[in-house]
Amino acid sequence: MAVTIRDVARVSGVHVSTVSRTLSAAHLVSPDTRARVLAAADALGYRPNRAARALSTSRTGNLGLIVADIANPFFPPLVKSAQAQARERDYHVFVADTDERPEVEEELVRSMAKQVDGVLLVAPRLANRVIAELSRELPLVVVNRRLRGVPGVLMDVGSGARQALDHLLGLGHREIALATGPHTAWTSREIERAAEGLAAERGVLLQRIGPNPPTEEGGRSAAEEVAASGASAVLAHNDLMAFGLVRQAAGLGLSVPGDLSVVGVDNSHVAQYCSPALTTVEMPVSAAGRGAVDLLLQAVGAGDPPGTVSLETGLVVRESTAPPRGVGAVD
Amino acid sequence: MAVTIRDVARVSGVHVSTVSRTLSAAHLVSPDTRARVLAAADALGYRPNRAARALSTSRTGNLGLIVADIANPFFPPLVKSAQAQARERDYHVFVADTDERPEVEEELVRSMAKQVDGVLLVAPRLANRVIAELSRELPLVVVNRRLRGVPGVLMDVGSGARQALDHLLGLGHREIALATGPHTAWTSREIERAAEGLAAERGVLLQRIGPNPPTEEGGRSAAEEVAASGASAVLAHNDLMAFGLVRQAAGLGLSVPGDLSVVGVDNSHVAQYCSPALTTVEMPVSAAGRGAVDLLLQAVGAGDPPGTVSLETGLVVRESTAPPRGVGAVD
DNA sequence: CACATACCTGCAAACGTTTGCAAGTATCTC
DNA sequence: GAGATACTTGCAAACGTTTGCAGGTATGTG
Repeated sequence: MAVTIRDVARVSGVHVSTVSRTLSAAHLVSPDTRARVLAAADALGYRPNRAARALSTSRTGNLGLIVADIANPFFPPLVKSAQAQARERDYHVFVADTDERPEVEEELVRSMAKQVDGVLLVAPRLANRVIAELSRELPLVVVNRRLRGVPGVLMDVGSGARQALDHLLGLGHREIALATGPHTAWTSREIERAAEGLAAERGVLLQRIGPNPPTEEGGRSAAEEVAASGASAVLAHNDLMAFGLVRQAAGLGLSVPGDLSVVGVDNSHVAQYCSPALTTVEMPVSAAGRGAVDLLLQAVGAGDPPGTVSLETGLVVRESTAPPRGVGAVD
Repeated sequence: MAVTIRDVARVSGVHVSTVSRTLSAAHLVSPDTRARVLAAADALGYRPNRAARALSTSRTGNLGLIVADIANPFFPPLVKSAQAQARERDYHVFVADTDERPEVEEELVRSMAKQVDGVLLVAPRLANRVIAELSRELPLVVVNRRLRGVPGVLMDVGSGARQALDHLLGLGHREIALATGPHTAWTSREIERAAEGLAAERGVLLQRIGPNPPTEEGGRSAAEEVAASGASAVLAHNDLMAFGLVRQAAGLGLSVPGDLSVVGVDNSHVAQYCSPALTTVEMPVSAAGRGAVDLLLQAVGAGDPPGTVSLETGLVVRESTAPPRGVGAVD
């Protein structure tokens, strides 16, 4: 029923192999046959069957993109840019959501393996060992995860976290809490590492809260502990948790930023609209999506694993941070 | 290199066709050979090649999901639920973003056609004629578009819009603007139709503003016109535009809801966090995603086009609406 | 015991491409 | 004008599955 290469061959009076070459190695066919073939293909509305092509070339023209939670506002811009970049290179993208479950993540990679040329793991929750194992079976690129032997794009959230902490210290805060996300997330560990490093330098002790799920709900849970800790400021694992924190803090009678300063991470679209507008670490999400696709295609093409790309982050100061009660700004 | 059905056959000492049957028509093979085959498959870590399977069955096990703008917060929950539902049925999902460009939309469907069993068009911007044409080539399901002959899931935004307008009228507003989105979007026309219908009933004239792109930027543009129109309330095409409106209104010296009441549509995640929290029409987005996948798979399987499913919407009143200046609430 | 029936398995073609190989023709060089 | 060279094309195998057909063995029936 569908029009195949055979139909085009029949109509243009050449062998199928000539049609094939016209379409994928044009320089191997004479100008006039090429013209005839293209005319026929056009007239018939021929589109190559990518599955069939995949079978003989073992190149599918597809990529997999696996994220923990599409509904988390951190991901959509990344999905968007990755998908756009892929399409520009004539690739299609499978998108899958793991619901934050590592075992689903692994199963997804495995089930996609035969159907894609490579997979992008964004903020994977999988154990290093498993990722390394998978990357032996097909080209893999990780985003926000550092793993030797596996190319990756990192958003240097550590430097952003340090800026955030520096900002809070500058405002005069001394009792600062760190609301951590899943310990399987590289960003979470990275934020802890960077923040605690800087805190140590400055002779301040950070209260570590959590881990909690990287969701609004997780932020609410964290709020109780933060309140109990008596901290005057908190650095949340991401914007979603920060929103939950702000919300629940209000429920506990704490105003933000009056009683509690809150800093998020992601600078998701939402951060600028919420009330109070959220001070947050900006992540170069779109660039990461594009870069990851480029890296992946490079790995697919060349076979030699390119290295790790690191992207800058920065702090966006808005309204959710202020000096603690009874203290004027210090810097 | 990859393990194929042939390897499994060799190891288990049967013909490939027996392996194939074991995996896709288990009742046709004796229990003990089945056991042997499964053991071998398991030992080798065999995974069927879906592309090859597609070639002989002409069933790919893939679906396409095409949206106008993944970064628009309306879409992610839909993508998430659709993808989850598909995965439960052992389908993989291609996700593509059209950047609001109809011609990209068409091209995407065509380029996916051979690789999927059906496509979900979410809030398509394409002309009816083109959609109808495409649906003759492969199973199609539309979300938020009414089109005879093409199964679809509709979120009855009209009733939500009427509730919203009723709410505004109840507050005492008489000068109400309608900030419309792309006229190619069904929801946009539906909102206009419903709101203008109700307005006529109540003897009020709506100021139609736009169309503007359904983005924050579009909302900003609309704000100028709304301010010039002297309206005391505005119903925006979606939440994103509503945010832009609120923002730009502030820039023009209008406070929300004091000088201007704003209602959005979508009840996206953001609406509850922004300031002021947005009064908005709630869309059953997750249910729509699941329902659309079910409909599509039904169409793929049975071949008989199922009908149209309509889902309820409702109004969520928050803080962005209030009586107009100098008027107490009427109801 | 002969025959029909049910069950299980192998054979081989088909799905729509790509691609190495060989054969044919035209062009070039001396 | 002969041989070498460069182009262009067709042939057929291969990619990994599925599936209609036929053959074979066991089981059941009278």
